[in-house]
Amino acid sequence: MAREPHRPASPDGYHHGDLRRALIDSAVAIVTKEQNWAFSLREVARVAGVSHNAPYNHFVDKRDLLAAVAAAGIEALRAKMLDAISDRDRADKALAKVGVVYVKFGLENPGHFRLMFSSELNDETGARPAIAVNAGLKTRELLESIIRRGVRTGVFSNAYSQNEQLQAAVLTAWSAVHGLTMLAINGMPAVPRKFLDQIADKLTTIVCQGLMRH
Amino acid sequence: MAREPHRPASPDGYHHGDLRRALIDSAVAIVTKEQNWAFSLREVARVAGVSHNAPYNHFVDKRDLLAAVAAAGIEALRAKMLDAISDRDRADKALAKVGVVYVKFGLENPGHFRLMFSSELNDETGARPAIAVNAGLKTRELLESIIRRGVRTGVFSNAYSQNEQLQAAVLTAWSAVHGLTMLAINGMPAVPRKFLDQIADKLTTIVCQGLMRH
DNA sequence: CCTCGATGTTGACGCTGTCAATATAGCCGA
DNA sequence: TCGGCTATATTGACAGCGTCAACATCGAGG
Repeated sequence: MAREPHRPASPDGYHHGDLRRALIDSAVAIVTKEQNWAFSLREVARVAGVSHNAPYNHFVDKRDLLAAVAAAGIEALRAKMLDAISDRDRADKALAKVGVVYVKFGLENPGHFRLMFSSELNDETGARPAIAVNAGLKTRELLESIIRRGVRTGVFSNAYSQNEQLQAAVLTAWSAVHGLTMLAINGMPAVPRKFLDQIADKLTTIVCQGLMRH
Repeated sequence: MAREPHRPASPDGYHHGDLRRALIDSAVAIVTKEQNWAFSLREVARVAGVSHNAPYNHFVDKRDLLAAVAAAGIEALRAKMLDAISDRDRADKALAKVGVVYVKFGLENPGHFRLMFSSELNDETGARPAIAVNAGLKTRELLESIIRRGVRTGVFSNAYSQNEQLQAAVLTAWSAVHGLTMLAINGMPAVPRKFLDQIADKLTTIVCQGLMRH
């Protein structure tokens, strides 16, 4: 009898096997369905088929679970961005492509997307959970590598070979698409859906031009 | 004896006078102090000195109160943006100035800023409360007027005399500064505070250049 | 002056996040 | 083989929440 991938221990017994993974999966499913994280920790436990306190063996509190859900989303988005590009793309084209993927992801998974960047994950000092920070760092590295390649191939300005300038460029590009995505999915201000592609185009074009050699 | 501006009726009696305003003010005070809206409706009532159910005479639910708090913030931000510019500024300079004010407001009032754009205000259909929408429209008009002036004075491209293009330009500019502000105050990804001004500069410059005549 | 509607209060409900105490089960050493 | 240790689960309790319903109070207008 084949064993379920994430339930290596007694599948139907008292102990679950990999409840941590199961809870994250259940929470992701709820976020995807409801497009928000108004659900209760108890509901997640219910969906996973365990008692209302079982999650506390794997997460210190609700925020800790939400952080894991957010990290999963950040990873998923990075994977999509990575899939969308190729080393054969010119760097500015690649940057535009990941921008489009970013906006698309946000529009298709607004709840998950909001959670990924929500300040509700931060602790009382404003610090972000490590699991989310680490996932975010890998995304930043992806953008860095595109811009670095653009510098190397003479598409982007040489200024971005210096690290500080490179970070500024990454955050500039990230800010632009992030802002558009947020405004669009939250509706403040209203972003007419039929103009969205046009605006996304304009925005990515402007940013790429701003990074290019003059 | 001078009467309090917002308590026209019996100041110490059973009825409050302008409890609606008082509740909004209390909620704004809590948001400003805590930099989040995790507070309970009951706490707002406590601060305002009324029973836990009194708010329901003025707001249909907690979200309705939060929407009023958000609208107050949107208005406050618009006032600051308006204060920062003058008709004597060249349009691109004016646009950069309001961008700076926008980012600054977000950094100084992260809790209030997040609430202003939060999807938690939206109802189950995703529609945003009218009070917040209207406040947002006035902000959009402010940006529109700057860009229109830029077209008139030959600073920005003539393309933006057409309304659809104008809206795209407004949302492009808004997206860019909004994204930067959000990333910075939420820390995802981390935006080093000492580079923030530099990044804000870069971003506003790039956007303005993108809107200018070639 | 008296009533009636607007605006307040009190009390109740089910649900929540979290804590404490207890139960179960699989592993590891004797 | 067994016995207990530890990780992991359960049940029960608590205060606080948003909201509803019933009732109290006031002040404006007939």
